[in-house]
Amino acid sequence: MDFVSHLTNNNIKPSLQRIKIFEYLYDNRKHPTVDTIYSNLVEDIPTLSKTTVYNTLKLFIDNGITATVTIEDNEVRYDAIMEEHAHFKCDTCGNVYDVEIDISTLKFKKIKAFKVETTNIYLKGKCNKC
Amino acid sequence: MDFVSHLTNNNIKPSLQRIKIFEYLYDNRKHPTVDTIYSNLVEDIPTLSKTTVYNTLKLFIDNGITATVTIEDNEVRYDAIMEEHAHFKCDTCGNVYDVEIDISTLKFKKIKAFKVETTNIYLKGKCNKC
DNA sequence: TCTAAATTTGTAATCATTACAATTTTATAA
DNA sequence: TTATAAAATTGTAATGATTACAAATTTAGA
Ligand SMILES: [Mn+2]
Ligand SMILES: [Mn+2]
Ligand SMILES: [Zn+2]
Ligand SMILES: [Zn+2]
Repeated sequence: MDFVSHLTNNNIKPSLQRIKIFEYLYDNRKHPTVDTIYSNLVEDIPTLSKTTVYNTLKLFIDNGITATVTIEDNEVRYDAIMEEHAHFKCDTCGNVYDVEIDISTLKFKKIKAFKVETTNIYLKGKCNKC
Repeated sequence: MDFVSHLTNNNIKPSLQRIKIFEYLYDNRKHPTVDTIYSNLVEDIPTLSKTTVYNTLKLFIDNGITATVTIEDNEVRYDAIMEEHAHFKCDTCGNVYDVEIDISTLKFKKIKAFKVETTNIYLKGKCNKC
C-alpha cells in the first residue's frame, strides 16, 4: 500500500502527520480511538497535537478514505479499511475485530421507503481468546 | 401496553418519572436523545431533572427494557422496542426509522471465532419524504 | 529569497455525561 | 398516625471528548 499515492489520489496533500496517521490506521486495523492514535504516534512525532489527529481524521472522512465505527455509545473509533465489512466487539477484552460478510445474504426485504446509501453492522459478544 | 406492569415485571419500581419516560419512548418510537426526552417531558413534569432522565435510561438498559441507538457518532438515541429490528437514518431530515429485517437472511458465514450475543444494523440514506 | 497559502499546534470554549450530596418521596414499623 | 429508614429525585459541580480559534510553523510559488 503506497500511502502517499493513496492520499494524493484522494485530494489530500501527504504531510508527514497525514501519512503517519493513515499508515497507523491501515496497518494496525484495530479501530483505535483518537486518544490511542495520538498516544502511539506522539512517540514518533513528538510535536504532534491531538487537534491535528481530529482535523486529519475529519479530512480523511470527508474525502472518503476513513470511516467511523460507533459500535459503542461512549467511544468513537476509526477505520481506514473501506471495503464493506462488519464489526465485532468483544465485551470481555474490548477489542473490535473485522468480520467478513456475504453481502448477498444481507439484502433486506422491502425497504421501499428508503434509499440506502451506507450500511453498518455491529456485533457484540465474546471472542475466542476470552 | 400496560407500562406499570411492564416496569414491575422487569424489577423496576414504577415511579411517575419512570412511567412517563418509558411511555414516551414506547409510544413515539422516534429514538429520541436525552435532550429530546427531557424537553418534551418537562412540560408534563415541571420538576423533572435531566439527571433523572439519564439515571432512568441507565436503569432501563440495565434491566433490558431499553437499548441505545448509536447510528451517529455525535448523538446517543434510545429505543424501548426490544424486538429485533434495524434502523435507518435519513441524512436529509435526520429522522431515525425502524426497519423490519428478515433475520433468516442475516446469518453470517463462518463467524466461528466469535460468540455473537447482540447485533445492530444501521442504515443511512434518504427517506421517501425527502 | 520573499510572500502567501496551507498546515500544524496550543489553548480556550463548548457540550454531553457523570459524580455526588441535598432534598423529597415512599415504604415500614411503632 | 407518627417516626424512621430506604429509595428516588433533584441541582450543582466535575469530568472528558470534541470543537473553535488564533498563533506559529511549514510548504509552495513567484
Ligand atoms: Mn474494520
Ligand atoms: Mn427502533
Ligand atoms: Zn475478547
Ligand atoms: Zn428524510
